[in-house]
Amino acid sequence: MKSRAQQRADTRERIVEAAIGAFAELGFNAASTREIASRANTNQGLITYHFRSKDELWRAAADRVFGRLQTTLGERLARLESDDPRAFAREAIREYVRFSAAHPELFRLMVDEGKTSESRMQWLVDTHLKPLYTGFVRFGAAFGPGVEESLLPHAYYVLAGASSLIFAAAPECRRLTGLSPETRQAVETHAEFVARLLVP
Amino acid sequence: MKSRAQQRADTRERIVEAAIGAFAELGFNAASTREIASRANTNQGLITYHFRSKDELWRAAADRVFGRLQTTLGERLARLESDDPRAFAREAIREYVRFSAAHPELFRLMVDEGKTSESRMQWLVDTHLKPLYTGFVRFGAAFGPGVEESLLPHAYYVLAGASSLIFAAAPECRRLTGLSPETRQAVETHAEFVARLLVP
DNA sequence: GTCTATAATTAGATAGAC
DNA sequence: GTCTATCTAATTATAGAC
Repeated sequence: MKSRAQQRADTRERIVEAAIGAFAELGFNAASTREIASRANTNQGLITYHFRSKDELWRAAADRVFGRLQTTLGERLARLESDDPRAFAREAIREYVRFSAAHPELFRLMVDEGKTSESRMQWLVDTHLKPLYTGFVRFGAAFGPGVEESLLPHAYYVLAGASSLIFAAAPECRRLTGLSPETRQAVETHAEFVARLLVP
Repeated sequence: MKSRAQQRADTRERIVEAAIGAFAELGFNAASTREIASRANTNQGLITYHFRSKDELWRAAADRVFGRLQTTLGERLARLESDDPRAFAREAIREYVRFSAAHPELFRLMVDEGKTSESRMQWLVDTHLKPLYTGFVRFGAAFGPGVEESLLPHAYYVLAGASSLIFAAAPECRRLTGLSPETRQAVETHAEFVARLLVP
């Protein structure tokens, strides 16, 4: 016997998960609330009941995705121990690539919104990307005089693009090159490739 | 006095250019044919007259964008002369970055469609990406034993992502880092950064 | 060739029964 | 809390006047 509170949480959970998948696959506009409801095994009315609007549902989905990044990656990096700062940096990059492979939604969300100047992009930057970028900058500073400060934006987007594009465009990659990038081996190869590139 | 043929070509030209901009900014679904017609200073009816459907207009826009890549980049690379293959490769990469900066539509088109398994993605791969990738592979082979064959897909997506993301997400980059990536100086900095990274 | 009017779908949001 | 029915607005594609 489920309590109302539990039922509420369950349904919200299912809807948010379905929304993450639909938004990532189809983009914000093409992902209809009816499609999301169908994936969540409910009906469209419940979406506006639990979330006031499609925009609010989108923000809940983004919160979830970036929350995962923070906990998963933060945890893994905290567990890392290395005396050699270069070895540490390489493994940190590998972990980021692994996360990108497991969660291509994050990159898709970013490019889907990053091209516009609309409110969703602004919200995404202010609430989730700014903290992420600050962490990246601190991370870069830990290497001492390794990277010049003015190069940090370039380094950030190079890292993000190089790490994630192959997974975000997985169907295209499969058809174009024959390689399935989400394979365990392909992920590790890509992680090693990017890590060695950025920290030779 | 314009002939009908000229008028026809003119209108088609305006519509295709408007479509490129709208598809790149808004994505395929969010870019309505009315919005495109408005940007082209015509009406929606003319779009279905000149192009049978929105899909066909999209293909015409993609043809135009990839045509530009082929002519512009092909021309610039043909003009390059260098005895040192590494110096040649570096400058080739710089030219690709410059093109990505001037034409962020190309990358946006690719990620917009590359995530799905739909017909537009398949058409894009088969008609435009395959030739591009083949050129990249030949290019890589010119370096002799530099890059292993199994790494080529990884190298391709690393190059594409590292070169283009910062320009494709320009509004986000501005808000996040304060840097306007389409500045002449920022473009050159990025080109040098990526070129040195991939060919140290 | 151009443009307006309109048909047929589909979207997000709301109302009310249960 | 859930689900169905419905409202309003926007979409693509079509028809027909000029």
